[in-house]
This record gives sequence, C-alpha cells and structure tokens, in this order.
Amino acid sequence: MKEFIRVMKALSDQNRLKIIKMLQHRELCVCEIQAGLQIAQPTVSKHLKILEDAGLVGYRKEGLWVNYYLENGNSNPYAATLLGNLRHWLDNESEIKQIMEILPTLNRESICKK
Amino acid sequence: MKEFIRVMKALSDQNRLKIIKMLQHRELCVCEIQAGLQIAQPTVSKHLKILEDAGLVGYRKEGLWVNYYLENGNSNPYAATLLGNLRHWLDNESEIKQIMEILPTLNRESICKK
DNA sequence: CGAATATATTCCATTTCAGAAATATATGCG
DNA sequence: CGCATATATTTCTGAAATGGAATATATTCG
Repeated sequence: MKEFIRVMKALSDQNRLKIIKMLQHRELCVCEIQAGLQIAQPTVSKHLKILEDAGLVGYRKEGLWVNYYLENGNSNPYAATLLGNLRHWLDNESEIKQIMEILPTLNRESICKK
Repeated sequence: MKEFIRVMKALSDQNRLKIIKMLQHRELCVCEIQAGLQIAQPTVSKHLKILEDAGLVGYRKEGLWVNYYLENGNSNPYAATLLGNLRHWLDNESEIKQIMEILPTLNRESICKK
C-alpha cells in the first residue's frame, strides 16, 4: 500500500512528470533537467530523489555528472506499469510539447561550463 | 496535465484507495463507507468528492441515501486505465484484506438507524 | 409545516509538500 | 593538496492536504 502510494505521489507533480517525459528520450544530467524545467538546482535534485525512491528513475555517475535514466520497474511493478502508460500519455499536453522542443538543444557542455 | 494530476492525487491517499477497493464489490452509501473506514462522516464525504472530481466515482441518490459507484471512466481515460489496474492491484495488502472481511457485514439499515 | 435522518459544507488545527537560499559533498584537475 | 564544478542536503517559508467538530442542506414522514 505504502509503496503504491509512493509511486502515485511521485507522479502527482507537474515538474516530476516533465522529468519523466524528458527521460523517455534520453538520459540526462541534473543540469540539463534544470535547464528544461527552469527551476533551482536543489529543487531538481529533490524531485529526482522522490522519483528514485519510487523506483521510477535510476542514475549513473560519470565524472562530475550524474546521469539519470528511466527505470524498467523491475523493483516495483506499479512503477513499471505506470511508466509504460506514460510512454504515450501526456504527449499532447502543451507543457510537455514545449519541453520536447527545447530538449534537443540541451547540451551539458554549454549549460554547465560557464 | 491538470486532469492527469487530479487523478493521480486522488489515488495517492490510503482512505480513498480503500473506498475504491470497497466499491469494486458493490455500490455503497456514505454511512457504509464510513463504517468500513472508521473515520468521521464529513471526512468520507470530502474524500468522495475528490474521487468524483477525478472521474473515478459517481453517485445515485436513493431517498436519504446516496449510493456511490465506480465510474467506467468514459469521461476520463486516465481514470479508466487506473481503475482497470486497481481491479487486481492492492488485493493482497493487509489493510485492504481487512476491509474486505468487514464489507459483507456492512448493512446500511443497521449502521444508520439507531 | 416540523422532526428525524443521511449527507454535504464550512471552519479550524496539524501535517505535508514544493521551492529557494545557503551550505555540504564529491569528483576532476593543476 | 587546493581550486573549480556538478550535485546533494539542510533549513526555512508559504501553500496545499488531511481530519475532526460544528453547521448547513436535503429528503422522508408524521
């Protein structure tokens, strides 16, 4: 019950849903996600932790960068099913389409190094 | 986006999930749900309103009683899919099994009339 | 109409959550 | 080691959510 609620709550936030939709296209580091969402970096990190605790995303460290990716949901069947649904859900939402346009232009080199 | 989040939030609460699981077995009036959840009546009414706003439940008035039932989700595709998933999800949770044992004994006549 | 009953709404206290700023940690490089 | 950079954690604040008590509404029945 608690595990299910954790997944549902994780997917009850606009910014976290945007992160999920972004990660459907490719792995992203924190600064790329931040650039897409336009919110403070610590806020992004917190959202990512909530998604991770729900079994929705995982991460790989690569030097200074931390690359987040969508989980398959092996650990959590609810997460797996909902991630499957979200593959096609929300694609027509304006907020999502807008980010998808920005996504290809996001480049960690140009975003982070100043 | 907002509509999706409304459904997810509605299904992010333990008591509302219990209501959904109860309604999978049969239509129930408010006082029967209250007896199953053991919380105050106004709280039940409020949860039911949240579920209704999300397109998850509907109701029929029958005299003094208001009978709530699970929606098919014609109005809301997200609600429809999740209600389908919840048909089998959570059945093995102890909190749910416990209510399912009480459910057959709930009788609006004996609960409300005092 | 007036009383009784089932449900809904309002109001209030407590908790939870999102966000930002400040700070801490970790990795790479000179 | 010491500095720079990317990310995580802590702390605080305002907004939202949950639950109960009190109150309001609606329906039935005499």
